[in-house]
Amino acid sequence: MLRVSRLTDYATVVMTVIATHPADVLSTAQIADEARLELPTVSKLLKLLGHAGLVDSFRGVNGGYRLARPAEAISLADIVEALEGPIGLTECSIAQGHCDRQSQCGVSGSWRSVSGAIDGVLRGMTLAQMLAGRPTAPAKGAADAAQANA
Amino acid sequence: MLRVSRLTDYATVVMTVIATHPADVLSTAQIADEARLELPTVSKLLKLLGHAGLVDSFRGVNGGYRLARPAEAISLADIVEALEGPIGLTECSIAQGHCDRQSQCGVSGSWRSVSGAIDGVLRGMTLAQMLAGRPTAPAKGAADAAQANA
DNA sequence: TCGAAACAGTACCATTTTGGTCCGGTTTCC
DNA sequence: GGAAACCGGACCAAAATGGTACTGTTTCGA
Repeated sequence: MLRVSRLTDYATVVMTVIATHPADVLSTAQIADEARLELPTVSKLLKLLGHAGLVDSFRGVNGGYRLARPAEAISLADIVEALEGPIGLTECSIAQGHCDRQSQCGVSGSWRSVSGAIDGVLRGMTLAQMLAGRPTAPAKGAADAAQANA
Repeated sequence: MLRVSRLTDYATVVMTVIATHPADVLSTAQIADEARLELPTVSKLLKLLGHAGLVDSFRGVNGGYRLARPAEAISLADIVEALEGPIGLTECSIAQGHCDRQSQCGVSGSWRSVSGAIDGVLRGMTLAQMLAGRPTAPAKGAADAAQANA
């Protein structure tokens, strides 16, 4: 249904939980508790988010996770990409070449353009906005990005 | 990868093929041939597209399929919905209620807003534009729709 | 110095979804 | 009546997804 995976959904929850405590280093257990998710699942998510450079990790006793950047500088696109890889609706929106129909395929261009627009929408929504609950015109930046990408 | 299923991708190809012959009733075999897809697959796609009211079907000898509406009146959103159901990035963007975390979940509103924006993007791209290959600012309508939906 | 807390990495498994195929039935034209 | 075509299911194999477990490594503190 054109949906993001459940893990990605969870990841946004986890990120908002971390963002709620900007000054603290939270343990996986704390985060799992606040997010109301299973601990192993949260652990897996944090690992991915860490690799993507979205959170900083600290090992050892009193270790845990913290936002790597301010919430204003983390977009929904960042989170989605961390979990699902590059954003693109179709195979050929991401990597060209391995579709032998490409030459006579009239739709690939359209898909690419649409993918770009959606990327803009995602990039226009920041973690700070998600935290605020009532986001302020998330589609505005999206519109511009889409325009530029078309 | 936030991607649409391969079947949906194929469906757009099939639709453009049909749209290329506005006056004719094309058999599944003809469509499969032009789209360079397997016949059973195309048959399945046409079935779904028919149910969604996007194509009209004619039975019997010389039967086949034809666009139910002019290409200008069919959007990418129509095709995606026909194949994948309602557009919404997360479970709770579509059906509320069966997520017990909804009450204290701060992200559901954001997801809904983003889903609306993406729906706008998809709705702004018509089959006619896809046919033209080089779509004219597909994001424009999207922007407006997104704005309205936010 | 040792042990506990906490992250890191990897491997694994069950379930669901996806993509694809097939078959019997029905309609329409010749 | 027979052939061409669509209709409606059922069905199956393969892949992705979600979730779990286990073993290491790092760091703090007693």
